[in-house]
Amino acid sequence: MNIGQAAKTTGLSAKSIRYYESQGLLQAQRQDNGYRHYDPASIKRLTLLARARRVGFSLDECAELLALLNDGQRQSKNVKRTVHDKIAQLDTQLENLTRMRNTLIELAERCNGDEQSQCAILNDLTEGERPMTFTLLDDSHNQLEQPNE
Amino acid sequence: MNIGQAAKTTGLSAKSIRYYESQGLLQAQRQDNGYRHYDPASIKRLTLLARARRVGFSLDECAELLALLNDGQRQSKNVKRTVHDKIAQLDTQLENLTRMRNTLIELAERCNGDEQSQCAILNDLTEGERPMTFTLLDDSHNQLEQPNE
DNA sequence: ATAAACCTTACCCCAAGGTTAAGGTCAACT
DNA sequence: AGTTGACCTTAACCTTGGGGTAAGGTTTAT
Repeated sequence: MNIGQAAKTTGLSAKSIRYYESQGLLQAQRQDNGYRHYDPASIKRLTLLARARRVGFSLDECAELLALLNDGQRQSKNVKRTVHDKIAQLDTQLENLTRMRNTLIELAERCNGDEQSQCAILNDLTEGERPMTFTLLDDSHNQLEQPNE
Repeated sequence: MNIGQAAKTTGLSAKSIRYYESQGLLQAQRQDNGYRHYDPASIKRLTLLARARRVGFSLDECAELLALLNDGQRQSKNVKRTVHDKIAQLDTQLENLTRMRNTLIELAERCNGDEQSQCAILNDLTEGERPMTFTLLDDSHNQLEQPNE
């Protein structure tokens, strides 16, 4: 199977697959013409990558999952712990985003939202000592993948 | 006020302040020795940047807020709409993260988590057709700022 | 023969800065 | 003076996870 078909099969882009290889997450066999070849075991690894990425695992964490997948001596408790660690990270992110959201709600509530220039939001964001709940930036950076595309 | 003091006052790093300037969000006056100088109005703008960033606004969105701050003809409803747009974005992120979290919970529940190599998580992540709820990657990329540091 | 559809590597681009590096300035100390 | 330390300057590379494009080789079908 060539890279295009592997991409179609897994839902990854060809570019992503090459990137994963460059980062050492996979080795790809080559055909005589230099094209990459993917056998069923490779497709399995790519599928793991695709699905793990979708639920929030970083490439480093995906490498860990791949190592467990390839390890005949693995213990499923180690896999489960990895998943629980990721859930804890998501919980932290969710808390931070919720705090940010609450702060914005509070700001908006105090603003008249009319034709006047006087604005409680801008006042709160520029004035005095801690006019708003202390909040944290989220660690988000990937583009949101919209379901309908 | 030099950049170091401005950083301390606003909670930004000096590097961030220079970066914001390089991105056209501020202009800084220069002293005879080439050092940047920040007057109270500049500190106000930096404060807006610091606080808006903390609640999730991108630099582009911060530029919008700064433009409103500097606009004597502004209408507070426009500020309020900007905040509501950001709240809606946070809601989308929260939904995606929650979906991801739910998927991970489901995966973990089906795994024995023992000393055996057999693992429902790895099976679900590598096998067959859509073995798990369809989820989305979050758009997160910034490092989480831990409250205690 | 040639066009379409693959594949290859290599390069630059994004956010939002962090992290050195290499050097200029300033205030205080000896 | 000289020197130390704390501050400032710009420049340039690093991060994540690829997207986009260039310039070219291969394969398949017409």
